[in-house]
Amino acid sequence: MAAVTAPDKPLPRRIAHLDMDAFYASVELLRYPQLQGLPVVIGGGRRACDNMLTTEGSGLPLHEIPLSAFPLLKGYTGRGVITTATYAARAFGVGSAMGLMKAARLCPQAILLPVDFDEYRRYSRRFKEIITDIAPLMEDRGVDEVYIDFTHVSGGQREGGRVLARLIQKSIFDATGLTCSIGVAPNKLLAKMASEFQKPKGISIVHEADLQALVWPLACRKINGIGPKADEKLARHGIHTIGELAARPRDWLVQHFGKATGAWLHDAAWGRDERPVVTESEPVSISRETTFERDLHAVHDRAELGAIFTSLCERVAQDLQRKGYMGRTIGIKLRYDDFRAVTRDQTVAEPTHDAATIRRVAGLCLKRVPLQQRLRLLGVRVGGLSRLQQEGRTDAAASAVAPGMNAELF
DNA sequence: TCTGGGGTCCTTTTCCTT
DNA sequence: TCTGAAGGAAAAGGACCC
Repeated sequence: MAAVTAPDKPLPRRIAHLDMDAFYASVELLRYPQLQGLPVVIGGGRRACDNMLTTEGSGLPLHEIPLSAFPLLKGYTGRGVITTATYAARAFGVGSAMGLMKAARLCPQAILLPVDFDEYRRYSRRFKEIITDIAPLMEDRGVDEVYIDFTHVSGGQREGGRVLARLIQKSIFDATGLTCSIGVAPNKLLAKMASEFQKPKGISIVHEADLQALVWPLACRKINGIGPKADEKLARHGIHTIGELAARPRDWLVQHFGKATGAWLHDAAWGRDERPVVTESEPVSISRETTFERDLHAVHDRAELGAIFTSLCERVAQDLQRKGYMGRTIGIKLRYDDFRAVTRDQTVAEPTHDAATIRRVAGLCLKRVPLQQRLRLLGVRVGGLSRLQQEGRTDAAASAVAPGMNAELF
């Protein structure tokens, strides 16, 4: 047997974070190049889709649809929010998470496109295949982001990872026409920050020695995991930059933020992160939720709510069956008209993916919640998942709720 | 004038058992 | 039977991310 030559020194970890540039908007502009440079807003619910159907029903190839056929934001009524907006639209002050009605006032001439997750997922699969062909250790972080372990990939150490990053960027662009930004660093935490340094089409290389110069001046918010709440709390203690965070003793952070969070904050500020790049993972829960067109009342709108509730249960059951899972913990989520949210869940003895069972247990959860106030959202969730042995029914009939169940609670 | 949907993870509370 | 401590699991809520 040939001797395995152990390297004198283990290779330094080189972890890349890749982030597609304005992913949804870029995909839409590939389909509709005539929208290049115009304010375009992507988002909204069914209403936006209805508008688009008239556009696509014209029979023209997508790139020949005249601008006049696209629905405008002007006069929009309804609850949707913006998922993303092109730079031309952002210039008017509209951006992600803003209500569409507010956006319509700020930029009525913007074109409104519906979100087309199926199309984004297709592009997502394509760019990820290109990456794994080059560097197989890839961690999926959603539709437009991944981590890649460069450490043992050919070219992964050259120029700190820049050579391989350039190859991946070019391969993705050649195959899809999409651009991305990549950060390469000793770990995921720093790689994620680095990928934001130069956007779009950027490559940023960070080494351990760069921590003080490149990372410490940044706002705490730039650490992935510090959101608005944690940021506000840090600010109350006079901590605004990562450097200021690093200056606090570990014990002090533990004392004020708890054992786990305090220790994590300290490690993050010092650029320490040992998390591996995880190539496979199992889902923890599967859920469906919907915000109603108008707020609904449990008594007044009983039939409508019952139908929505049943439909959510059936969709969760279908998702479970399609993906090959069963779950033991069944839960509901609802949001009142004042935006307060409550959840209830219940664990049953046997895992299930049966719509009627989910409907029954979710119904029990619902009985434990006050229903005097109007509701704006209802959701159904199944957790405690286990993989399904390949013998269960997966046909649609197995996931239907018996008629008549709707009226039971609402 | 509000504020989507689908997730994960963490903390705190509650409940049950020993 | 009551009381209390301790530990674990389940439940609830919330922060965060894409």
